[in-house]
Amino acid sequence: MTLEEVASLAGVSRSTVSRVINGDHRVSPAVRERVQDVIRVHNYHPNAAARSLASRRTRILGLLIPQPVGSIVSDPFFPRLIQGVAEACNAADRTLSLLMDTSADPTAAARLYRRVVRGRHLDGVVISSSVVDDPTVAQLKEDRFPCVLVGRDPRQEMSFVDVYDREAAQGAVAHLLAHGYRRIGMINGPANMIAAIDRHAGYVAAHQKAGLRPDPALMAEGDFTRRGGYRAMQTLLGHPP
Amino acid sequence: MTLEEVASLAGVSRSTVSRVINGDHRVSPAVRERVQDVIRVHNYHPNAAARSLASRRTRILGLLIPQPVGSIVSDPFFPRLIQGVAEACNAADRTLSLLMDTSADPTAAARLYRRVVRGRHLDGVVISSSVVDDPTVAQLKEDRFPCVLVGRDPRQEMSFVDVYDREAAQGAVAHLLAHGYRRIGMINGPANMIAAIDRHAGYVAAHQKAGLRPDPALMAEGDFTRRGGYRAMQTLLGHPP
DNA sequence: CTGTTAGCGCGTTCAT
DNA sequence: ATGAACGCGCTAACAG
Repeated sequence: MTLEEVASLAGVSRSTVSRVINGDHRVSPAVRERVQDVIRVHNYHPNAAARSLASRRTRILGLLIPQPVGSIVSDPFFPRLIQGVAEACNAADRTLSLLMDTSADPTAAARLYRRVVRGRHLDGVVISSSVVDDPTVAQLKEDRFPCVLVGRDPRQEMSFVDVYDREAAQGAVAHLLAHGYRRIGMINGPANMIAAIDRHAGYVAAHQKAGLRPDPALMAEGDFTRRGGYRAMQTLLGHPP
Repeated sequence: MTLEEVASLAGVSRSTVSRVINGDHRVSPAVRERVQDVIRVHNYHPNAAARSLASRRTRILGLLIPQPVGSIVSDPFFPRLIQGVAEACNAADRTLSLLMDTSADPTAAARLYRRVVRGRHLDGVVISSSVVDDPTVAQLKEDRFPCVLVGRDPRQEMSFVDVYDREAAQGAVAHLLAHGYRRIGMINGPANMIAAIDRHAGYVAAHQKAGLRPDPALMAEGDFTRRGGYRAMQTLLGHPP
C-alpha cells in the first residue's frame, strides 16, 4: 500500500495525503477525515525509506556506546541509559538504533561511525562518552553532526547532560569532615574517566577547604564492577589482593 | 557526495560504481580498483535511504524486547542479549535498532510494532519473547515477517534459539535424587514464562522417573531479581516474608 | 564486463 | 485548499 493508492481510494491527490500524514493544517477538515479513514481502514504506514529519501531526515536517533564493552553487562548504568533513551524515542515517535563498539579492533568503531554518520543513517546521536579525549566525540564535533553527550564535555563545546560529580563528591567528603572524621578513603573509577576526575577534584577540594591535605594512601581505583570494588576496598583495608 | 559524482570522477557509469559497492563480481579488477580509490579518497558512503528505497531492504535488524520493563535493569540477561545481537549486527554490517516496550500503555507496543513493521523499517527482527501466547509473536507470525525468537516457540512454528530448560532441570534434580536427597525445593520464574514451565516439567519428570511425587510445598516463585529470589527462599525455609 | 533506462515511494515547490 | 510535476540517490533489469 502506497500514498498513491491511499490517494485514489480517498479521491484526492498524493500531496493531500502527504499533508494529512505530516500534520499540515492546510487541509479541509472533511478531506482530512476522509483520508484518515482510508489510512486507518487499510492500516497504511508510510514507507520509511521513501520518506527519508525525500525529506532528508530518517527519524532515527542513535545511541552510541563506546569502549567499555565488559562493563556494559556488569554496570547497571547502561541498561538504565538504554531504557531511558528508548522511552524518549518512543515518545517522540522516533526509532532508536543502538551503536555499540563491540569488536576489539579499534578501527571497527571508526568504520561503524563513518558508515552510519556519512551514510545519513541517523538524524542525530546520543553518545555516552565518559572518557577524556574520546576520539569519536572529536570526530562528531568535527563533522558538526547533531549530538548530545551523556557525561560532560571537558571543553564545553558540545551539548551534554551530566550530574554534578565534583560538587557531589565535595559535599560527601565535607559532610564526613564536619563530623570529625579525618581519614576518608575514596574508591574512584578509572583515571581517564571524566567522572572519576571530577569526583577526585571534589574530594580534594573538600579537604583543602578544611585546611587538610588528603593522604594518597587512601585512594583506590575500582572499575565499576563488584569485584573491582571489592579489591579496591581490600587494598584500602590493608589486605592487598 | 553521490554515486553519480563518484562515477564521473572514476570515469564510469553509476551502475559500475553500484556494482563495486555491492561486491558484484562482474567488474574488471582495474575498474574496480579505480572506483575504490575514488571512494576511499573522497570518503564516500552510500545514502542509506536511497539504497533501501531502491533495493527494498533496509539492512537494519530489530531487537524487540517486550513487557518486563523492570527486569531489563535487574536481569543481567538483557544486557548480554543486547550486546550479543549488536556484535552480530556489526559483523554482518547491519544496523541494529532497539525496539523496547516501555510505556505502560498496552496499545503503545502495538503501534510501535505496526509503525516499524508496516513502514518497512526493518529487514527482520529478533524477538526476546519468554511469555506464553505473546501477542506480538502471534502478530509477527500472521504478518509472515522475518524473525527469530529467543526462547522457544511452544507451537514450533517459528525459528528460535533456546537452551534445553526442561532437560537441564530434569538433569539437576535427577542428580540430587541420585545422591539420596528427597526434599528438593525449586525456585521458579513466573508461571507464564515458557522457561519456567519447561523447568518445572523437568523437575516433575525427574521425580516421576524415580517413582516420586514432588511436594507442592517445595515450590516457590521468584521473578529473576535478587529480591524475588530472597523472598522465595524465605518462603521455602518457612519464613514467609 | 559496462552503460542505459526505469522506477522505488514520498516530500515539496509551484500553480491554480 | 488542492493538484501537477519534479527530484531525492540508488538498485535492477535489459541491452550491448
